Amino acid sequence: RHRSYRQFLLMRERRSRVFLKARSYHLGRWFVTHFTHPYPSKDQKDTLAATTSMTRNQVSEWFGNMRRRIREATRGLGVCWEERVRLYNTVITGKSEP
Amino acid sequence: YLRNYPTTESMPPGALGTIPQEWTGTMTVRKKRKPYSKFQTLELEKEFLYNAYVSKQKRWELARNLNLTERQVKIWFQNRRMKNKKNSQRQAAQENGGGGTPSS
DNA sequence: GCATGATAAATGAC
DNA sequence: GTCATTTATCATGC
Repeated sequence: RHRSYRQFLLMRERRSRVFLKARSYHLGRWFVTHFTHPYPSKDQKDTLAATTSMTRNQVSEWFGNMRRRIREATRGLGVCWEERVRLYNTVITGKSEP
Repeated sequence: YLRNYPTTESMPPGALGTIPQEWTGTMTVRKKRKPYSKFQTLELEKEFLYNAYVSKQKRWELARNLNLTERQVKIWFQNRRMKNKKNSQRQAAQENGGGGTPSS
């Protein structure tokens, strides 16, 4: 019963778009304030997990996915994370840089 | 069990929250979906028929020939595999559940 | 005009 | 890399 209730809550969380958006934004803010090394330590992951109601593993997944997706999109372009983040959407949308 | 969680109030209005540039305060928009041309779709389908999984080399060639990005080719194959799977499942369900001719 | 299906694109998890 | 699911938009028929 605990498991199903937990599942229920997780599903409800997952269905809440507002929650997901705010959650990503919160993690993203951490990302951009640690451009020199956007790899949260174990403790930092726990802190982020606590403030977003995520598990540490989810936080790890999120950062892993984001770093990989940003890196792949801007492969051969940006030399640092700040530049890559800046270029990300222009690369995706195919628009030229402003 | 529900704990504190960040709210959208801390975000710029209308922000998606998941687009990297938004984190720096820059306003961005999600990429609009552009249907591919007949030629593009046909070429992709041709390659898909040959192999449902495209190699790096082929992906690069397709992207170049069809004026798409490698990312777009990758995503197209992903979506195409899902479509394929859904169709097969539907067909199988139809054969099993229907048990033969459904009408007349 | 608007329901509806098809399908790029995005996302979380593995 | 993938898959499963979701989101958003386009195209079509009514």
